[in-house]
Amino acid sequence: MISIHKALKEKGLKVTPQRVAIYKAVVDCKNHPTVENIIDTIKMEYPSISVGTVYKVLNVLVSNDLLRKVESEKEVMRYDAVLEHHHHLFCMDTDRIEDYEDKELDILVAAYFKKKEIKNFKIENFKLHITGKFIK
Amino acid sequence: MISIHKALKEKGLKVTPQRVAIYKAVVDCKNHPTVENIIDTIKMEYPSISVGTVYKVLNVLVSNDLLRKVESEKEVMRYDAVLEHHHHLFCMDTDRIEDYEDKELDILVAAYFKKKEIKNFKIENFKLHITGKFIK
DNA sequence: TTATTAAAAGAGAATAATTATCTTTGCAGA
DNA sequence: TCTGCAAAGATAATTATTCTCTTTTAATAA
Ligand SMILES: [Mn+2]
Ligand SMILES: [Mn+2]
Ligand SMILES: [Zn+2]
Ligand SMILES: [Zn+2]
Repeated sequence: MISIHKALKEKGLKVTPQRVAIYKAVVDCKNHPTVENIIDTIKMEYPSISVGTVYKVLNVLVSNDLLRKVESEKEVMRYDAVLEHHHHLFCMDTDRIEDYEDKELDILVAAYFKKKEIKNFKIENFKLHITGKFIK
Repeated sequence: MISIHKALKEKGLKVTPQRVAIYKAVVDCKNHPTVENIIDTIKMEYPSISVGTVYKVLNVLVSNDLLRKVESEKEVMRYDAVLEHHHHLFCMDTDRIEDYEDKELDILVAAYFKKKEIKNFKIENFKLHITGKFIK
């Protein structure tokens, strides 16, 4: 568990209750919430927060690498508090997105790309987008 | 080169000049055009087309698996006429997205997942989202 | 502790992308 | 050729997000 207070400080950002609350809401929502999810969660203990503030703070946190956006083909953006390298499981039937981490796979793919380069392209990172169905 | 005329027929969809033109525009635009790109291209030989029609037709083509959406963290949707299994190279500095196909990699990863299953998840497909920089 | 100040929050309007509604048009089968 | 349904076109509506402006507040120093 990272201290958001400390993290904001380190980035030279003011520590405000809203920023802390919004960050916490993304963590609490779990599994890549939408802005709507985040607002709903926050409103429980911060009923007067402004929607514009939520968007603004999310953008600040993303551009300071304290949160990430999740790419999707849907119309609404989703956010991720997990900064460590990981992949995503996308449910084909619902909007559920789960984290998938797999060091062994990372090593396998990294080794593959170390041998076989992509021409005209310098790889910085890769991520698997795995589609399928959650079972049980 | 697939016949869009035939493809539409096979899906039980009416063949209209607009549908054909929009499909062709996605192919011609190359590399995952936005709706704006598509409209610009189409307007050259179809100046009177309606924006709503473009959106509607794109949705029809996507839901009939004649086109695909490309997932991204940006605000605008992008489309893909390449239906065969392939991966994407995302430029870190620009909005450029290029196709990357690699049968050897596909086999490697598929073999990996055949051995090591993901618990509670039935994989249907996977796709690599590779970020980096285009060089030269 | 208080004063100062730059940065952030809040409110609401504006914009941008996309979808929905309604009317008109036109493909396709009879 | 006629007819009916599906699609196109026009435009309004909706949704997600950003912007602008004012007020508030966190951080620093006196
Ligand atoms: Mn989007
Ligand atoms: Mn939007
Ligand atoms: Zn994640
Ligand atoms: Zn592609």
